[in-house]
Order: sequence, then structure tokens, then C-alpha cells
Amino acid sequence: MNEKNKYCVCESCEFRDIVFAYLDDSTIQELCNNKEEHSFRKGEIINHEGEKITDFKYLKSGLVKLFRRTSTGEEQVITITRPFEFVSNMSIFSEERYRYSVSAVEDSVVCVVKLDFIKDLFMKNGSFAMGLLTKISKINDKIISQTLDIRQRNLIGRVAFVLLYFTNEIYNTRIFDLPVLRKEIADYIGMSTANVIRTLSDFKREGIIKVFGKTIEIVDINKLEILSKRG
Amino acid sequence: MNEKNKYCVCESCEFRDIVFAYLDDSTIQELCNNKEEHSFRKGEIINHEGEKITDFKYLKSGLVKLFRRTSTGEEQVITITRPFEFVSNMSIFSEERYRYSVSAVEDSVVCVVKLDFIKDLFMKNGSFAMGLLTKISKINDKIISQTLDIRQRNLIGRVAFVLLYFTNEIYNTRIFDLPVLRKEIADYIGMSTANVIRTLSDFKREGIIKVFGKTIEIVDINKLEILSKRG
DNA sequence: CGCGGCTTTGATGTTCATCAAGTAAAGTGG
DNA sequence: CCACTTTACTTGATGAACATCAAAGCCGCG
Repeated sequence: MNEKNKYCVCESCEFRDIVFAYLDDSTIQELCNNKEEHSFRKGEIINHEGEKITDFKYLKSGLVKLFRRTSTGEEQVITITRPFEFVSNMSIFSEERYRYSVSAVEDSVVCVVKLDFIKDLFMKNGSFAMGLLTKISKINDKIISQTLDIRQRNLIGRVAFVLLYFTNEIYNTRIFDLPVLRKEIADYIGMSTANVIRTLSDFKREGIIKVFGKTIEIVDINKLEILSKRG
Repeated sequence: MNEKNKYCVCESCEFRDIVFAYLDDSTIQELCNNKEEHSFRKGEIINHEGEKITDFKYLKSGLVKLFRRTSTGEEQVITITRPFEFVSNMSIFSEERYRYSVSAVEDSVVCVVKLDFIKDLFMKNGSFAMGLLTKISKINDKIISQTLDIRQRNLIGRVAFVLLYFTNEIYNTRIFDLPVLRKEIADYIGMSTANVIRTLSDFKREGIIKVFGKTIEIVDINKLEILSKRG
């Protein structure tokens, strides 16, 4: 172990494999010096719709939701996403200002690098550029296909779908604490809060899930998968 | 004028400004030699969901729709888009196979370049890479925001929204021929065919539009804009 | 001119939002 | 720590929005 490692943890960060794989150690070192880590408590805003984009940000730990506010003031939740997906993913290269807001739904840590630094790397290092493009494309693909998956389902299918999303994609456990309000699930799947709750109650009554306040246990995942498909 | 121009029209193609701005003339020439133009008749499939992606394709003229088929066999239309948006936009850098199908809704011409050629350029030329990333991001942004715009509206708002989309974004005229079936509009906005037709009839009855078969004239665009907002 | 696909309209039923009222839980100040 | 307030959750009743079904008209095409 050389001395650098004491000051820079980026070298061993899991994120390195994802977009920073093609950077040599000295560049990683430089990245690390340019990087700041910011902590956000549950509920805090990370990016605000309309704000100028000056930084490249990615989620190191925690969980965030991407959303926007409609003209009538309602929230539309675009996605809820885990570490190593970009936080400022959408518009960093296409827009001057954020199109959407991002907030922490669990306590989160975000790594922040000046966008110019990333752009510079992007221009100079083709492999890095390709890796970044690929990653950004994948994130966008995922958002779009998720949106379509939700859209094709009815109320029951949508609720089943988010439960499976939490259990399979976010937490990888059958029992977990819902990080969001019932209302936020409603805003995510485009249904009313009352009906989301009603459907959860139905699932509970049928023994598909157990609910203790915020804690949810998936009891019958097969049935949930069937409901997610057939509605 | 030198001799090259006789063989290559890419130099003066409108598309050059959009993503090929940072290529010098000799590279453009090379691009041109690697390029093929393919014509598609209305209704023909350009890319098929699940097919291997080997080419970089962009729409030179015409109009296409991007869509996928759900497990129950229904079509979900993701977007309907004009020239110089990519045809094979979504997954070229993130997936090995097309996630979605693309078909021509009007007779269309598509320019086809081997994806490897583009990837090679991307690696070597930072400005080109940046331009391409920006363009791809914008296209993805547009799809996502369009999807959200549709989702927040009710039936009337959605129909008004597509009419405005055709008149403002696609054709830039108040009178145009609908390039798609009523059913395809329904699949686009996520409503039933019958209700799309009913709503069009309502608009006609209220003097907001005139309909002669496939031809539609927007009579009262202000009212349409109000309906698109308020529903 | 007859056939098939698209469009149109009406009638009916389902799905879902809305409203309202009540309960539980979580935060707040004394 | 308890009373108070607020915010989230839950459930039922009602009505609106939308899908579905069916029948008929239209239109292009062989």
C-alpha cells in the first residue's frame, strides 16, 4: 500500500468499475482530489428542478427518488433508484439546468465532481467516454422501460410491480422497510393514494404480504408475480 | 467544387450539423463511403425488437414510430418521431439487441453506417463523442418528458396533446394528414381506440378541429392548448 | 361490387378517483 | 413524559372516467 491510499478512497470504490474503469491510477487520484462527498438526510433535496447544472454527481450510498412537479402542483415520481446510478443522470450533457428534482428517500451520500472535470476526461479518453455513454444509456433505458412496464398494468399489477421492485431490485430481501410514503408510491405508479393503500390491504388480507407500519414482508412472491403480470 | 462531391452528399447533409459537425471533410468522406441509404415504405419495419444491433441508423426523411409489444400482444407506442432523431437511438450503446421496434409510419429513408465505424470515431474524436452523447441524451430526455406529459393528463388532455404534437412538432402546419391509425394514437397515449375517436368527434362537434378522414385541420389551437393543460 | 379493415356511435359495466370520516403514528412544546 | 398537533394511514360510500362490447357505416382495393 502506498501513501496515496490514505488520502484517496476512490481507487477502491465500487463505482470505479462502473464508469471509471478506464482511468489510470494517477487520473483516479486527480479525480479523488477534485471530488467532494456530500451527505443528505432522508427527505433532503439533492438537485432542484431548474437549478443550473455545474456538477457531475453520483450516489455512493442511500436511496433517492427522481421526480418533477406538474403545473397543478402534484408530484410525478420518475424513478426510485439505488447507488451507482447517477443522481444528476438525465440532463447533465443535454441541458443547462436540471429538468427534474432528486431527493434522498434514505440517508444518502453523494459524490460530487465538477462537471468540467468529467467533460475534460470525456474529451481526452475515448474508453472513458464510451463507458460513460454506455452507462448513461443504460440508465435512460431502464427508466423508459420501467415507465412502460408500469403503464401497461392496472392498479393491482402496478402495486405488485413496485413491491417486486423493492424486494428484488432495491433491497434483495423479502422483508424490508418501505422508504417512501404510500403517497409517493401512488405518485410513482400514477394511481391515487387511497387505492394504493386499499390494494396493499387486499394483498394483506389474501396473505400475499404482511404489513407492520412501514415494514413489509413478502410472503407469497409467486402470487405477487402472477398479479404483476395478469393484473 | 471538387470531384468528391459528386459521390458524396453527406458533406452538405443537414444531419452533419447535428452530430457530424466535428468531423473534417476527409472523415465525412469516409463516413459517406461507409454509409448506405435504405428506403422503407409506410408500414415497413426498420428495426425489430430483439434483433442484433450492428448498425448506427438515423432517419433522413419520413416519419417513424418506436414501439414494443407487451406480453399480452398489445402495442405500446413509445414515440413518433421526425428526421434526424436516431432511429436506432435507444440501445445502440447500452444493449446488444434492440429493446424496441421501429417502423415507418410514412415512407422513410434511413442512413445506415456500421456501428463499429461510429464507435471508432467516438473513441478517437472527443468532440464528436461529446456531440453524440449530447444528442442521445436529448433524445432520451425528450422521450421521458413526453411520457410524463402524457401521463399527467386525462383522456381529453392527451388527445389534445397529440394533436398539438402533430401540428407543432411534426408538421408545422394547421392542416395535415394523420400518418397513423386511431388505434396507434390510442396505443401512444394509453387509452382505448373507441375513446380516442369519441374525443376527436367531441372536438369536431365543438368546432376545435375539422376531420376529413385522415386529414385533420386545427381550427381553434388556443382552445386545444387550454384542453391540453386543463384536461 | 363485395370483402376486410378501419372508423364511428351507443349502451353497459368496470376501474379508479374523490370525498369524508375516523384511526394510528409521529413529532412538538410545556 | 404527557397533552397536543400534525401528518400519515385506512376504510367506506359515491360518482366520474374510461374500457369493453356490439352493431353499423365507411372506404379502399382486388
